[in-house]
This record gives sequence, C-alpha cells and structure tokens, in this order.
Amino acid sequence: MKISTKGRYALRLAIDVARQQESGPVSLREVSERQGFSVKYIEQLAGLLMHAGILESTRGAHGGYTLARDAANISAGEILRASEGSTAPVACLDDDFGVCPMREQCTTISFWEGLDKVIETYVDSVSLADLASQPIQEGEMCEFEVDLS
Amino acid sequence: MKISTKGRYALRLAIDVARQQESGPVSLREVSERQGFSVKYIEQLAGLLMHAGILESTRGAHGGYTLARDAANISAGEILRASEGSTAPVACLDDDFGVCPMREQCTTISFWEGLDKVIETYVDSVSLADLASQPIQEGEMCEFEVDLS
DNA sequence: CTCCTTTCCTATTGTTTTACAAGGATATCT
DNA sequence: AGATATCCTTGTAAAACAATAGGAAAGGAG
Repeated sequence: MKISTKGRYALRLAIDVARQQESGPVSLREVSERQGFSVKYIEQLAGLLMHAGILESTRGAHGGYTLARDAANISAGEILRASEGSTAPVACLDDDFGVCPMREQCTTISFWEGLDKVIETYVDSVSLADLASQPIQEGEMCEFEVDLS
Repeated sequence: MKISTKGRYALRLAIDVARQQESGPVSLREVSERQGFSVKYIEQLAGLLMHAGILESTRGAHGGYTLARDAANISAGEILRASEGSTAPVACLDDDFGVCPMREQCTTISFWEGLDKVIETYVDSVSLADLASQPIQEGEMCEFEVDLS
C-alpha cells in the first residue's frame, strides 16, 4: 500500500512553492533543480494541483506558481487526493465508485471504512503550513530517490 | 494508495478459515468456492500466512488449513503485513529499508511516519475474531470484484 | 499398493499501472 | 522578436500485479 511518486512529488512541490513564493511566482525549473525532479514530470502534477484550486499560475517569462490560498488553509490530504486521485485503501471506497451492490454481504467493508477514516483524518489534520515550516537544510531533496550504490 | 488483491484476499481467506475450522481443516477448494477465488492463486497467500505463523496446514485428503492461534490473538495488521509485505505508505519506512541517508534533510518524513503510525495502530487494533464475528449472509463474497456490466 | 485429494513450491504469462519523456501550442516579459 | 514559462495531449519502457501452469510430496480411502 504505497503512495506513488505523484503524491510524494506533489507534496514536495507544494512545500517548495509555499516556502519560495514570497519572492514571486516559483517556476518549475527552480523547483526541479532544488528537488531533483524533471520539469516535464512535475508539469503534470502542477496541472493537477491547479485544477484542484491549490496552486495558481502566471504564464510567460518570470512566471510560475503560487499558492491559491494560505498554506495554513491547505491540507496534505487535499494535495494527496488531487495528485493521487484518492487516498482510499480499497477502490470501492473511492468517491466515483458509487455504492457497492455487494455491500450488505461484505465481511471486510467496515474494516476498510475504518482504515479509510483514520487515514483521511490524519492527512486532513496536517496543513501545508505545518509541512513548510520545518527547518530548511542544505541539499534539500529526499525520501528515498537516492542512489545507494 | 491501494491494498492489493493479496492483502484483500488474504484477509477474507483468514476470515473464512476462522469461521469454518470448527468442523476440521478448511481446504482451499472450499474457500475458493465460497469466496470466488481461484485455488491456484490463494495457494500462494496461504503459504505466506503459514510462513508468518498465522495458519497451520494438514496435507493430504481431508486436509486443509486451520488457525495457528486463537482468532482473538491474530490482528488484521499481521495478516496484511504477511500478505502485502508491509503496510507502510512509503518504501523508506519498510522494515528492510534501513535508515535513509537523507533522513535529516527530508521535509516529509515526519509526515509519513505519522501516517504510518495511524495505519499500524488501526490495523493492529482489529482482530481476526472481530472480523469473523460479523453475521454471515447468503452469497458471501465481496468488495468490488463484482461484474457490474 | 494404488488412486485421489490436498498442500507445497517455483516458474511463466498476460495485463495494467507507473513514471516518466516528447512535442508542440499558448502566453508574457524584456 | 526572442527567451522563458505554463499548458495539454500522447507515447513508451519498465515495473508491478494478478493469475495460471506444472509438477513434487504427503496423507487418507479402497
């Protein structure tokens, strides 16, 4: 049960924008240099976050992205749902799934609903401001996209 | 972030065994008929659960599987970890990953650790006895492996 | 002893998803 | 004009997933 690079990169993209946007719109070129992403890949993620009303863009030279709202008002859950599609642990709990016709006979649904709930509660309780306020260190970049060889 | 069929089927397999084992070892043929699984596929899962000390087997005719321990003493988390490998939301928190060399500079690790913790706490709080004690209905089978066409 | 059932173990295969890259259109600042 | 960006769709190699296949070993029934 893993979060994909979409969700992980989208989080770090949002954190990067939150931290850097005071000096104007943050371009994906800058972000990619700081975070070790390819511009072409995070373009897609930026698009998703924009569509979800999390980022705003200004096009053209010196353009880039800014937060559409205050960082304190954006949750990690929102970012993950926008990038990953959903944080539900089983497909039958996705918003677009509708009601499962087998729901009444299902022995595991209430277990999955409980899991879904603790996940949502947690990711919605953490704001982008919380994430962005951690001390900044040299050589930012992370998780495990690290070549250990 | 989805649980794969391994984890979902393994849970239902364990529930089925828990419910049926009073009348002797439960064969995978029976389970597959009740749950709509292929015998060949859940053979693998049964093997994983056995290796993890959750199931015990008796071979030969009239053989099958029984719980290695009391159902109240087996958690859903154990079953998921045995079948899925891990319930951690990011690979750097898997047991076999070791310590990430970038950990100190990572802006998201504490967020993922928190998520991992709420997931583990929840799945370890639910026992197989809890799951198996739900009322049994006709046409048992579930989740969303249902042909909606 | 021989069939039948069942677990056990390891490949192999087909499909889907992931993680990007490519190419080009559109917008804006200098 | 030209450089720098976002925007938008499509393509693709590799990995993961879901399941199948084939057969060995063990134990009960006739």
